[in-house]
Amino acid sequence: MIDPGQKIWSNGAIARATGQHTMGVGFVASGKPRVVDMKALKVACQTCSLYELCLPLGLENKDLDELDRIVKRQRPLQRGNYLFHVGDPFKSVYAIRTGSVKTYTCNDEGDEQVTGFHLPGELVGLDAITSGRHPCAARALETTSLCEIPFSRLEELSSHIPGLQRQLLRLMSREILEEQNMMVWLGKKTAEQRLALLLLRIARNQHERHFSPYEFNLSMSRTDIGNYLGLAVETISRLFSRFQQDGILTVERKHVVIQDMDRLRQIAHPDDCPLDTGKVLC
Amino acid sequence: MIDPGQKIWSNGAIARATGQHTMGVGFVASGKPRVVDMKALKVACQTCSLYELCLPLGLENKDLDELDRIVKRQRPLQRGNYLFHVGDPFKSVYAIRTGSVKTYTCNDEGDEQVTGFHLPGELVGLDAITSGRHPCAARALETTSLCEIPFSRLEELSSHIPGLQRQLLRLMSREILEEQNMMVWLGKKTAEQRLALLLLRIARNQHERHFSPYEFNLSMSRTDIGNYLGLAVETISRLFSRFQQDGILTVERKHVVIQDMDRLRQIAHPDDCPLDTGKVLC
DNA sequence: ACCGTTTTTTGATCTGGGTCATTGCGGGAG
DNA sequence: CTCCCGCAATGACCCAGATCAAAAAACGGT
Repeated sequence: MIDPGQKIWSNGAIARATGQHTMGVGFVASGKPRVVDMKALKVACQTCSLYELCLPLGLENKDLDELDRIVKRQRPLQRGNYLFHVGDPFKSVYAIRTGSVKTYTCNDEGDEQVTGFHLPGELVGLDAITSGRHPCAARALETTSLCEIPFSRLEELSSHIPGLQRQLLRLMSREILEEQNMMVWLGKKTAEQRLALLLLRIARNQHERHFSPYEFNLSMSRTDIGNYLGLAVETISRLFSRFQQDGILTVERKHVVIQDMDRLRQIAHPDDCPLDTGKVLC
Repeated sequence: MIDPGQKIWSNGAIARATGQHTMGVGFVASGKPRVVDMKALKVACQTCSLYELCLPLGLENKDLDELDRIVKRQRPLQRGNYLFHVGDPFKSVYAIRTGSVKTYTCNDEGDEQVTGFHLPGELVGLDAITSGRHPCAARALETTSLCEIPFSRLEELSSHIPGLQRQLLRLMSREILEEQNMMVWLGKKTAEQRLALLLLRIARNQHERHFSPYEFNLSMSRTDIGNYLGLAVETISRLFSRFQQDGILTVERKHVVIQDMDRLRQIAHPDDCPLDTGKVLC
């Protein structure tokens, strides 16, 4: 049994937290005053805390400057706002700074098919390069700040900054790999395993960003989770109940505390080989 | 009902054909004498029939030459030969010229998990860029000829040939998209739909290479298919029987004739939106 | 042509998770 | 504070596809 975190949250605290900041952002962050937020908006790649997860990794200062100059940083998106719609012409990729995004397509009947949840440090829109149009829509699951990177300029830039090209390819490769893993999950993992895997992925992202991996808020609804994992909402709901009964999690609406990380890992990878080259798997 | 092809194959013909050439290579190809095969091995990108599917697409002659110079073309691999093993250091990507390849990982118990089938014109190994090691093994499903492209040189080259960089990114993007689709299939498609989709993908590849989309040989075993699609072998077998009964296919061991392409499509996409931007879906 | 091994097919049975229906709950509007 | 309304939880039942078992067909080697 692992220490779940610093404190137990009262219902009141949770209620406040779910309003604006989810996915752990509001929880472990230091208590900077509000005013700094505006400055943080102007943050440059050189000072961004996601440096090691994002495109700039490995770039020298001069190159970083150049990259920084093509990045557009608008005001944060609100929950439900779109980054782009299905069929929109492909102009930019987006790096997520804080918050989270879901991508999805929908069929004629209008029901959604969630194709991915995207967490801070990930790039969104890479699947649109081939056709020049976005094959899926992307919308913010919570208040989300982004860096928009015009793709034509990124392409241009990466042809004379070898490190940038390498990192771009690396991020795309990571996405391919992640999706391969996802395929494997969906193909032959049980409902239990799928949910465990998703929770571990979120925990890992928390960890990479120096937040507690044991405690976070889900920014997505059970419906979205079920949709993404190829399961019925009811199943997700039952699973959360079961995990809680078994002492693996404490779940209170959106707020999740992982009480027993080892057992969660065990559920997710009962016998898998650690093909875990790099830190792509959880 | 669509004309399934030029002729009905006798059992004898099939028996002969399954020996060497599968995936349609031997079927519709013109009757060149054996000797030419050796020359074909020396084929350059400029004359390759896969030009529009592969890296060279969009390059001018001069650039093509440069690319051509870094490509290594060895003798064809035999069925079961490895391109690389799990954990091998990442040196090259491989373009498939003829034949087919499966990629897979395996867990501690030693049972395989097929992560992909790769057909002519596709690149294999792109998932290894991030970690620098191959996260899965790749082996030939039949006699397969490849172009090996040393990745460091490809990276180098693509920084001063913009068209090459673009096409590399495009191919990686295509892979991301294909895998997203695969995820959707596995998440919420029935067994019927999954198999139909796989058959359509093969048919599309046949078509792109100017072979008949109605008739081909499966290079992979039912076990591999089941593994890939997240289904039991028995289910695959039953499905082939059912499709045959219903007059959708004629299946004779590895040899498949699609008798009713429309119905197959209908099974695969009962209500899907044509998010089919580009020709990524079937 | 024969024999052991592997792959495929088919049948019988079982079950994880889907579907349908109901109830509970929290948060926002008034 | 109360009334909705959409999300979440729980129960009852069912079915697609897994699993188990066994026969049949195809293959590789000698």
